[in-house]
Amino acid sequence: MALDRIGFLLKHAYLAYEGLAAEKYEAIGATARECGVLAQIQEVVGGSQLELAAELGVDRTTMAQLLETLEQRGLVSRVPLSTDRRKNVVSLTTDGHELLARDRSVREEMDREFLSPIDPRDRAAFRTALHAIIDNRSGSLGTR
Amino acid sequence: MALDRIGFLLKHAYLAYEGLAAEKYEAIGATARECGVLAQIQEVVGGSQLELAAELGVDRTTMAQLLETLEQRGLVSRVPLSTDRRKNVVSLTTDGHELLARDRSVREEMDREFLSPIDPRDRAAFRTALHAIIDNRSGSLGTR
DNA sequence: TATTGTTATACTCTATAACTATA
DNA sequence: TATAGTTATAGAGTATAACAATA
Repeated sequence: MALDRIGFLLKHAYLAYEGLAAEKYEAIGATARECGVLAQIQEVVGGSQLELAAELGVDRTTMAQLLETLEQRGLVSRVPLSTDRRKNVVSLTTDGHELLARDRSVREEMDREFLSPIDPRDRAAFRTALHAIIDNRSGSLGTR
Repeated sequence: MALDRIGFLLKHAYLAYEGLAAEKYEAIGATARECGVLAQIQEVVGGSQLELAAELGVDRTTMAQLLETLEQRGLVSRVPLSTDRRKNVVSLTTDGHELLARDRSVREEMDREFLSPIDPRDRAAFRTALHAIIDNRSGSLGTR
């Protein structure tokens, strides 16, 4: 059966995630992806755009676009680094931190609902498997 | 950690799959996705384009485009159904069947390599989990 | 009128290339 | 010269809308 193919399953599982996330995140005025970016900014305080891009596995031009909209909405700030003014120090604003707090509860609800069809005993292994696949082929991350 | 988010994991696992598939499938002159379409055509002999689209979870216009290139390459045939000439009966040509045979070995190798970082005891559960997620939110399939 | 398929178009996501400024 | 960031552009992939043929 074509539908049993791993690629098909992964793609549609991801589409299922996106669909649910679009619903759940509508209430907080940001996408799950944007919240992921904010979370990474919080994680790596004082990181440059290029560092962020590498960590999130996107191109630096994509990063610039993402940050542009986040900055316009007052969620992040970009300040040139004094010791190397080519670099921007990216950090969360107060609003950014607040959004991230709301994100946490949305995400908890999302995860609960999204993972609910998986046997509880298999949920941890499911995450582990995804991690293993990504690590095994880390070329897919850090596009450059 | 932002990278622990389910959406991020699913997305990058899928990107990892796509990257590996692009390499492995290069040799047979078709993409993994195209082979999936061929497999579904073989599965549902005599299906219309609309039926195929629903099964594969794509739009009928996307289906038309996919079939267009497959037909041009002599892998599938589209013949109006005699009893309802609005519908096309889609089926595999000899070349289509041959490609599908080559696909099988490529896919076996792919799956082995792609799933290798997962604990062997967890591999079946991994597939099951993906199925469960998709079934649970079947709105993500059959776009319409 | 409704359905199937096609075509034209547009949107999203993402990357490549060219540019600016800094180093 | 090399690096960080920006901007313009282009390519996938996919969908919506309008259309033709058929029912």
